[in-house]
Amino acid sequence: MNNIDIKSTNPVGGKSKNFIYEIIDEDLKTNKWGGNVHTRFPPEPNGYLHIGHAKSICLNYGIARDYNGKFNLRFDDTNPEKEEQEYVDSIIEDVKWLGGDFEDRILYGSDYFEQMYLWAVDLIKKGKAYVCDLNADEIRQSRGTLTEPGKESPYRNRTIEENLELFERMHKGEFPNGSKTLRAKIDMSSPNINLRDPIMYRIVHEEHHRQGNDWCIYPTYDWAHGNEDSIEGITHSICTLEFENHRPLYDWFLDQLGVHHPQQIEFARLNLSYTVMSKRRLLQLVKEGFVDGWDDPRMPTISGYRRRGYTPESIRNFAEIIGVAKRDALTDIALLEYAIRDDLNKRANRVMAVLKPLKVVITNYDSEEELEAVNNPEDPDAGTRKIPFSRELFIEQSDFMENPPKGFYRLVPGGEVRLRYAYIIKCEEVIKNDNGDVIELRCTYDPETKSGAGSSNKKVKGVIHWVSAKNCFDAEVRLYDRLFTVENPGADEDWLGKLNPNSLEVISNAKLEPSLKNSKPLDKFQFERMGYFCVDFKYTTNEKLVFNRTVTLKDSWKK
RNA sequence: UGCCCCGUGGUGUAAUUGGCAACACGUCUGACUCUGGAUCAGGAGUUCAAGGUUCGAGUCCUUGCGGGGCAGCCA
Repeated sequence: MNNIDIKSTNPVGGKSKNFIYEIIDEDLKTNKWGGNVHTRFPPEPNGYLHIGHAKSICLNYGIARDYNGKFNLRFDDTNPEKEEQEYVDSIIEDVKWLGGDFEDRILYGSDYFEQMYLWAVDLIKKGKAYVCDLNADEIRQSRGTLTEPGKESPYRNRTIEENLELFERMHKGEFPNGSKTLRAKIDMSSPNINLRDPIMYRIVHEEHHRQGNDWCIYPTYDWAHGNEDSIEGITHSICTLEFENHRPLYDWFLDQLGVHHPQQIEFARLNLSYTVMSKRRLLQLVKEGFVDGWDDPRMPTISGYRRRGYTPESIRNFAEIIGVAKRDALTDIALLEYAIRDDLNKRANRVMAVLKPLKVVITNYDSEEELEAVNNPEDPDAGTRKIPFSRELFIEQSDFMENPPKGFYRLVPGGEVRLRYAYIIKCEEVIKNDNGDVIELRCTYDPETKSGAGSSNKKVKGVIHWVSAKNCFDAEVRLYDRLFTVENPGADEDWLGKLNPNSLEVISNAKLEPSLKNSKPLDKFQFERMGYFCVDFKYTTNEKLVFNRTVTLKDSWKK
């Protein structure tokens, strides 16, 4: 795939590396893995990927890229009750879109079920695993607590032959769900609870999205995950902090088996302010209809950001900016917004669109003309375009104030502003309806102030955007605000109560300049002075364009 | 109150491994500007605490305090 960013983002040889790069540098120096670097991204297909996964993908793929290693996409599909093909498909699409290059290696943990079964038999033969008849409740009770050791299962000392036979019968489907498990025989009094004879296999008579009905016993994550990494020859198994306590268990399994033993390294998962980041909660938002699907532009999912107008570059850059460490953090959403503004500023063409229109009549203008506008001041190659100007215009309601506070330098009664790329106009008369609402402005223009003409020295502080009433067209524009009203909703037991009721505002009759007419889904623009917008691919039709506001422009005007 | 991990500006990370605490975002000020954008210049703001080792500690040691994780046949 592309490697355009290698130079700019490659920290190898640079001065600032995260602690994982330090470890890999050291491994390379000691030739621990024969010079190889092989990472992977191992999602469970039980939901859509979110921005936290993006951090992990960028980390893992970035390492493979920077060290000329390999990067696998592997589905950790060991639980048929929660996994679906839809999720597999979305994950592949999202990883590709982000730029994680797994080449042809789309792998599945479930493809290793046979090997894992053989290894389990191996452990039984070594006297390191046994079939246990305790039910879930009994196992929980005999596990002990954080401060008390557990009790050994009465089935712990079955003979190897008996265990082999029982495990084989589990495999054949002779026992009902939950009636038996295969457990590792480690230490019921270990201070690390993960080592208290953890379960390796459970009986689940359920169709697997990939393996069909071939299996009715499924490996637990603890048993499967390290094995999958080992089978694929992964050198550095990078995962999040909560698996730190499990590392001794993975080490134990791999050492008992005597197979390739990757090094696990844990880092802190991403938390973003004003949103939630657990698949369980995101699933609930989707299932209970609080949002419009996994790709709702308010969702912190990769598909949500894509639909909202984020670029893969901006998300990759965000991952660089936030770095990688081991301490829990709550990242300010402003860092993400900076990343997308920074990217779109350079690449999005400028256009004019009036979201909440206020009619303006230029009483001393009676003609029509086309004015030249710059498409992108940051990019000379973007060229220019013509925009129609006429007697009747729309401007933004918020660009006129009858009783302005000090510091307001847009249009006021008797005041002047420049119409972007056009003329300076003066507000002569304010027309109101019976309710006292301003419904129209009567203005005059100064023909000497035509943009680019240079025939007037008149200076005004304010410049506002506008569209020609007879040439513009209507479109729907969706404005998004943060999904939650509190900084860290995930920490709140009543997190659903913290949903922002105003996170979506739909404007059905925004007025857009005619050049926008032929926009295609996912096209990105800056609506001058309003923000960056992207054509929605879900609700846009041949008859109606729908725009999503990706992010506002920075606004330094206070109050 | 068992085990494990982590404490650096408001936020996220750095600190050549013991040598003047820096970068980005945010924030504030100014310049420029036909986007109150961008750009440019500048400012404010940081090592959880106490001991110890050392000429010298964000870094090493001890203790304390604070935060997080673990008692699914989830991952």
